[in-house]
Amino acid sequence: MDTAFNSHNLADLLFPDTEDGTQALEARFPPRALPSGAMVTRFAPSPTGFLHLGNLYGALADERLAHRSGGVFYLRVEDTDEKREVPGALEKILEMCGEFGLALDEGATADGDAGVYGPFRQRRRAEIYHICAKELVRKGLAYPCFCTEEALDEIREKQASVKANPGYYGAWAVHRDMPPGAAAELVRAGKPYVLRLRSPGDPARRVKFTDLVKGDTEFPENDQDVVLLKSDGIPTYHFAHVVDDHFMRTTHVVRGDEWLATLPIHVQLFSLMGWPMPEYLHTAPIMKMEGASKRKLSKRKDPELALDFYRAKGFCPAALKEYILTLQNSNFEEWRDQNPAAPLSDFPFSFKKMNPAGALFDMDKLMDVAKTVMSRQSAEEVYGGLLAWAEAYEPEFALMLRRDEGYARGILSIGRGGPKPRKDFGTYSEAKEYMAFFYDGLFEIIGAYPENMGAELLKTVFGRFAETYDPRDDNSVWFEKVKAVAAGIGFAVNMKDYKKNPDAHPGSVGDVAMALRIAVTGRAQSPDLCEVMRLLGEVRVRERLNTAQGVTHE
RNA sequence: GGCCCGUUGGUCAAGCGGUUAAGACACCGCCCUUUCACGGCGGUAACAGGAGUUCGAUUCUCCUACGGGUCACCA
Repeated sequence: MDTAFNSHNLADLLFPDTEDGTQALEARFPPRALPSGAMVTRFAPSPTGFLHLGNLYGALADERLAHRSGGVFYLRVEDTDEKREVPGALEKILEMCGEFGLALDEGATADGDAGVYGPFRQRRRAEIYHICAKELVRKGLAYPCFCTEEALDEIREKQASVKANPGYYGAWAVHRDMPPGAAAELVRAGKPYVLRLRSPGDPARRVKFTDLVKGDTEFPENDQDVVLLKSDGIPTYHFAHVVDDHFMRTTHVVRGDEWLATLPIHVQLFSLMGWPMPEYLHTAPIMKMEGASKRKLSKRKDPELALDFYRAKGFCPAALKEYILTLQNSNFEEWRDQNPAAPLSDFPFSFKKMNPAGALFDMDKLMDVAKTVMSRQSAEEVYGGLLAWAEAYEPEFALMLRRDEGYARGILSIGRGGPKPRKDFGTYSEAKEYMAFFYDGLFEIIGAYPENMGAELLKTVFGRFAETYDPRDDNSVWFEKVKAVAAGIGFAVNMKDYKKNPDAHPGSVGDVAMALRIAVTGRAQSPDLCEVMRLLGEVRVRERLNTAQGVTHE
């Protein structure tokens, strides 16, 4: 064995074609020329094809932080785990950014990269990681570890039996103290290895740290010899994170707080590389109630974690965005209340208002937000969104919409535009339900006629109304006619009088209106009946009144 | 189990040593109304527990309980 063989030699053996030193990288990726206070953030999803609320949550914060500060928001694809990669995932990620208006300044694109701080796909950055890894090996801060999976299992078992902390560290790290010459022999023999950090940390020492969301915190130093490069030469998250966010010059890292536990590793890595650390925002997960306890929304168990779930239901992106904003910045609702028409980008988003504790996902609240958002949109806007949704999920309904676009827009215009717009639906699927009775193919009676009106009486009411009905009537003339029908069957014409003394009459004009509503719309809830009839048109109204005369009750 | 984070009404949450402890969603009632919504008004409902510090703790400290996260050649 060559005892003169040192860490420099080992570095050369491990990375024969890799340049020495990181100076060239520093020059290639210089600090960004940005005004002070500008934040550089990134959206860094794994291309697994599954975009979820957590992704959106983080990306939204990233984008707001960057753009409100005049900084840069970029996309980095964390594709270091080849096994989990799903084809087409990047396209879905890009699609999501577009859908939610998350404007990317640079990063991975469908066919390459935009921006000089790339490549933005981690697997294409192998050379960069290797330069940094080689540097660590030269300094004796990293070493090859030849342990097999079984060997690692054995160590873990042993540790469990003596109640030691699990992991690869200190005396447990069998290859940590192997002389470079011995390691070189194994490498030359073709033995597979991973590159591990030779951690100088001591858990007895503590590291202080300030997280922008969690606040001040303190934890033991890392002493784990974590894997830096996997046996295929691709980095683990920890190493890639540190290298990438340094050379991409990220200033603020937004990520889920499941990463908090590994922060000591990152702190150590930055320090060993001699790099300044970015600021961190560890965000709390979105929770769900299960039985009596909360738990993090899970990919496997909870369909409502997936963004596709909301798309299928027909939530418009703006609604989801506003709901997440209410979770992220508690003053958002108040702001929205005072600025109902302002664009979302005007909201003074701040990480200072982010809650360190996990929020329970509240579908009721989302629905309320969605209704409000939709009620404030123009009929044109709703139509566009609805049609796009229907094309994807309800093709037959899309056909109906297309057959007479003016009709569809007219339906969506009812009760819209005023100071108090109706809030009948929050999603496109609800919109479909809401609009269904306007289309003969979807019309059905699902509401109940007033109980105080028998079949004969209903028949009379429909008959009499049909006699005087004129589609050209304006609202007040129309209502006078309804009143006349009510009076003719001895029902109270004035609601106030009726309420004061309900026993004086068998029913009221309200009952008559309800009967007409059921006959014409099939349901107990609908917008203004006169307007509905006008839109439906004389033929349909008469047809439905006729039908109702035959089959009223039951 | 170790380490870390968290705990104000059913839910999201203001609060940052002295408040009648905001507001929103949900729920209930009333009003408006041709119905249903919308809207308006009102109501039920909370500082996890215990010690300390203090003239005074929701707010500061410690302990306990509970909840969550994490301990991979996954991110």
